Amino acid sequence: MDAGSVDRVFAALGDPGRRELVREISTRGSATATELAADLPVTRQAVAKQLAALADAGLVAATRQGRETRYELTPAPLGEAMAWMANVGAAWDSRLGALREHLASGAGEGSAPRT
Amino acid sequence: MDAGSVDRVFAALGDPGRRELVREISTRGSATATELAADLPVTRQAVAKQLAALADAGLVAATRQGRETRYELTPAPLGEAMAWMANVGAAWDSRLGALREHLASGAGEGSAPRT
DNA sequence: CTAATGTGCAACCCTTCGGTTGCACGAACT
DNA sequence: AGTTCGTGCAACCGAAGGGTTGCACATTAG
Repeated sequence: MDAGSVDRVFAALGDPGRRELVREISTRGSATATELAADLPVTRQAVAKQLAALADAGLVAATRQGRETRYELTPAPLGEAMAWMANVGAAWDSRLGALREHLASGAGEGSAPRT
Repeated sequence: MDAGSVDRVFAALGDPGRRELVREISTRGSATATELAADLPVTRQAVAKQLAALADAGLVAATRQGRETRYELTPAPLGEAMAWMANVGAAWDSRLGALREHLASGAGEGSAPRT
């Protein structure tokens, strides 16, 4: 429910590359920086940086297993971002308003709308 | 839903200033660049630029009335962005999965005209 | 017509940020 | 032990982008 959190989520998702990473991790279940970089036209360090940004936004969680660190998705902050959008759009679109209700009833996580 | 559209929406919402503008327009109903700039520590031209970015993302619509141009919210693209997030989160959170269903059943396309 | 208000456009700084290279450290495998 | 694989960190570079100033164009009031 903290505004800064929503802020970081949107900032993180604002970059197409990071959204691509989120998407990829979503389909793989989990992945390491080198794994992800293998299928991308960028360096491992670049991916690592983006993963750090995503982790800072709370969208992914890093877990060190032996000599590799696996990243998994932690989609809870997405709920907050969705709540923000639903809240803003509620005044204009009644269907989004209904969605906001849906989120408020526990879908998002610590779903307290408003920014 | 077109991927490029979602791209622009996230990019537009990625900036805190633009999100602030969206929020302000949401509460006011409609506003002009000078009106918005009056309550912000930035120039009118800066606001106008951000509004142009938001308009490009399809989040606001400009309407010239006499010598002033009023901006209103067109929250339709928000639905697409939410659908993207729900899609990604579906694999990890069944509740977000249910939300995805909800969006698929028609909440995504808005009543807003689009340019 | 003249003045004032509201915009739009263009050029220009300066910070931010994504990406790179290079190197050092920890962990597994032989 | 030594080697190899996977990370992390720091410095650097170039493009992108938000903000500014300045000016020209439209529209309304006197």
